Amino acid sequence: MNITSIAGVNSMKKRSSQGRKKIEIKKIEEENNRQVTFSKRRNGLFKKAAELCILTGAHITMLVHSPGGRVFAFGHPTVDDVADRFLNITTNNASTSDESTTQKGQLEKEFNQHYVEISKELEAEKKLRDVIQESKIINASELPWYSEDVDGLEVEELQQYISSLVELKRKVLVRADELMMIKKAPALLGPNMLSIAQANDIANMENPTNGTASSSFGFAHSHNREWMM
Amino acid sequence: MNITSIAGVNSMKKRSSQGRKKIEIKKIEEENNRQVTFSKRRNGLFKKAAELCILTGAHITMLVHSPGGRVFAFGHPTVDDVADRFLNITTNNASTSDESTTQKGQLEKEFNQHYVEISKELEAEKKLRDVIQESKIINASELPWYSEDVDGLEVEELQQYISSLVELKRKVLVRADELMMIKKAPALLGPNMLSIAQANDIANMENPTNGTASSSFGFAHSHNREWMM
DNA sequence: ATCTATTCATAACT
DNA sequence: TAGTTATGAATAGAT
Repeated sequence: MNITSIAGVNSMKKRSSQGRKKIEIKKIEEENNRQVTFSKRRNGLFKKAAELCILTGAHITMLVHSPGGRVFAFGHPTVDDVADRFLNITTNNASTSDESTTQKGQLEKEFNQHYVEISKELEAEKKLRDVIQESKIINASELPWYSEDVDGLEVEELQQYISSLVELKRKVLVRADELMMIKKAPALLGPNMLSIAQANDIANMENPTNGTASSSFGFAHSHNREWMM
Repeated sequence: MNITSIAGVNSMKKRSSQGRKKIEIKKIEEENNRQVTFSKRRNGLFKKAAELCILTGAHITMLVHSPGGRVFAFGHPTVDDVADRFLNITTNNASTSDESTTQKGQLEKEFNQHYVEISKELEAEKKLRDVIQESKIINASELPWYSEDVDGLEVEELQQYISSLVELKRKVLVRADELMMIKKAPALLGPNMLSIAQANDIANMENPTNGTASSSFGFAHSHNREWMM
């Protein structure tokens, strides 16, 4: 069938893994493995959802909260559409029969739960955004490449200089963002908290006396690999 | 496992053309086939979702609206594993009760509207976040003295870079101060206003929380709250 | 992130 | 609607 079988005894690269193995469906205790599985299966799940929508014209809304606190959402075609459908269904089903009353209660209960889920989701998103905004700054020390001598600049030049500085800052922030994405820091805990404190330091920088910037902290690199979910 | 495999060459029912065939992921036009596919794949999707929850401890909420207008829900742990309730509930609720369509109906309506609102808000939040995180759109700045390529910097380097930026900022402010002294009052009006405003922007960098970080000139803060800039 | 051997899901039929 | 089976896909483990 494949080269290996033909080659029999071959000197090619080793026949690495034994391929997929059956696993029991129970919580994966091993941290890293759990993270990897989450990522892989989440992708698979979303793909399946998308296919179902395309193949049958179904509409799906899905929220996935990772154990790491991050949130992933899938929606087709849009949140609004699903919400509208939901609205019609729930408002058009008023009933009085005993069993249907029970069912209706059940419906409402579940709808409420869904609502709660979405609400939490919203909250999480807002917090996430806030943290992201506040974790733009990182920290202090000194470098040579800007040893540009500001002292001699005149007003106009200074303006130019400041404009440039503003631009540079943007670049730095963008890069910080990229790094944050890569490291996948959790929204509410971890290194970001330090960033906030530093932001304050920098904000106070305008006071020349505090100018002696002290690189007061070290980035917690060692923890980065934990934040993949 | 089954008779067929044991039989090997058998004269039983034809072993005919079977097995799964590859299909294109596009809407299935054939009505019946589409319905069958919907059912099968929905089950598969829910199963996958359940496994993901169990394996990784994730939480999932999912709503599936069939093309036929029925609703299926999956939830773990909140709405809980058994997901077909919506189908039965919604399809068995044909009613005509009056009172239930008045006050209670009104309540539901409002609740649903709220639901729609937060759903939209959620979507907006997500988009906002995306914009923030992916604001790499800023390529600008080409001035030579800082054309340093930030894009490739790693965390520690970035920290160094930012520290330098902070120091630079301080220098700029000091120089601006000097210029102010020299130029005197006129600086408060006219072209200088620009640089002062810019200086404030830099001084405030990422501190959106208050207005205490005024420039050393003591000028009122620019209303700038754009975190990115 | 990539790569395989396997297990799992499922399209076509009954 | 449910069951069967040959294939197409997804993915666990290792790199």
